[in-house]
Amino acid sequence: MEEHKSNPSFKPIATRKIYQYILEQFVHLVSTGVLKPGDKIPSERELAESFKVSRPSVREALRVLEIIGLIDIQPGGGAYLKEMELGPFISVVAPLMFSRDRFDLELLEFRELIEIRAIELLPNPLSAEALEPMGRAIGEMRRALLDNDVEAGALADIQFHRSLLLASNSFILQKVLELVVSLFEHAVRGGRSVVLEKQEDAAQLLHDHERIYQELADGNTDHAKKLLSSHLAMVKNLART
Amino acid sequence: MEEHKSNPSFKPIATRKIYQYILEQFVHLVSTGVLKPGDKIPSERELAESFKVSRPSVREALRVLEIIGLIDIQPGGGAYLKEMELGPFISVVAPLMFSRDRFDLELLEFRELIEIRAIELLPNPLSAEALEPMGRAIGEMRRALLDNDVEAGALADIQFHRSLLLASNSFILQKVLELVVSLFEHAVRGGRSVVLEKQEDAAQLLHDHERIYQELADGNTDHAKKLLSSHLAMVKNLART
DNA sequence: CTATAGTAACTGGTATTACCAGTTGACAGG
DNA sequence: CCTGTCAACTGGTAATACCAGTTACTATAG
Repeated sequence: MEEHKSNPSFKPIATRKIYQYILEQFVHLVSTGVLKPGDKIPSERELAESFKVSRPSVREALRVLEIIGLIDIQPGGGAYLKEMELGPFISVVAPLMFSRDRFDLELLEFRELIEIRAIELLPNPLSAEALEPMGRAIGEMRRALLDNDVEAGALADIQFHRSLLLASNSFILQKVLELVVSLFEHAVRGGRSVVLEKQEDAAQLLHDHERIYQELADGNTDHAKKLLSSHLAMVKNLART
Repeated sequence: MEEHKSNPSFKPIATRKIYQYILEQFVHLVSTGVLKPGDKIPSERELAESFKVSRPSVREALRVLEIIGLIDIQPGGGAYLKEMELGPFISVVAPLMFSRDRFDLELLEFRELIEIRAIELLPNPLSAEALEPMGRAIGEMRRALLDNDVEAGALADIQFHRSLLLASNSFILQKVLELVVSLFEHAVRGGRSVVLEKQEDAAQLLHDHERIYQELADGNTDHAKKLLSSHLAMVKNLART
């Protein structure tokens, strides 16, 4: 282990790959607003010619942009920019996360921390546009309960919480919670239901959601916060069994 | 906009790309523990032959693994698995984040939320191994203060908080905070110092760290928590100006 | 024998070319 | 006007080649 003389005069030379340069230019164009969501990206062949590089290099850059969730690639169609979306990234990483012990419980605790903060930041009164998706999620959950469709119920549950956070004004909180919620969603779709299968538990969930919705609609943010807190605590207890 | 008839009987056919299959197999091998950090990954040519696909396809999968921070690729050497590391991902995404208004402030607020929770979860008493890196970060910060080295000071600050979170026992909190701290680090290295340049402010930071460290060493977690809270509030106020 | 330099066999990085499959739009024929 | 066909795109994949860097072995000079 004597190789690292670490002569302070000489720093290792960082070699950058060319896909990183392409990536850099793209990100710069997006962050400066030159490229906006919905814009169509030139074809791979055009890009290769513009950058004076080969098509594989362009493809590697696009691959990364795809995983980051910054572009949407349609085979035969083209590539389009979109609002950054953490879904694709999550779907790759999720299995690595859930292989850990007690990850489900930790995730719930973390979600509690974030979600309560999100509700504190909700504007008061809540706009009708913010309330609408929450109401829709509740309706969906009610239907799922009647049909005894466990997975649909769980997804509706997630949708409710997602619409809650979308109403908050913190960009970071939205992104982080989006990440957490995506993890839950991934777990549910993968069949590892972190959720409740018993009918009465699902009914309780629905009931909680309805009450939270009502309090928010009435402008009682404090009440809603307390309800959400106990709601998540209940879920946590159920999951622990 | 009438194209989406959304006939419930027919679901769109999802076509998966072959790099996703390769990715899936890799992630599965890692999450089941067959592949462990430090293991060497076969060469691209071997993999291509094993998977019966072309080398570009293998490369695209490896590219993604590299961005996720799951492997380390040495040109001319080979690829090695490592503990997942969010750094590469952050360095791509960071510019997109910091292009938003008031992101710095939001980041501080979010960090406050997370970090206080992390200190609540600290084991009590704190082990010497957990305290040691914190002490080292304080020493580094003291040196930077004397040398009037702003960037080194900021990085030492980050190092202190990073070592704090590493002592907590929550895997998620560690990962999320690691992500946040990486964002700060990226900002500092990029010259967009979210930090303080005035000598007396830096001295105050150092003083706060020393007190927090002392309280933690003495086992007074509650005191440390209060100190951290006011410490971060102070930083936030300074950043607001 | 040892240490050096040289060399051959790797590795990943990039480029080139080609073909396939899916999409799109124009255009001709009903 | 609708419809089916076809040509010109698009991205997905493959095969091949060459470059540059790493590594380890080897032969040579001391």
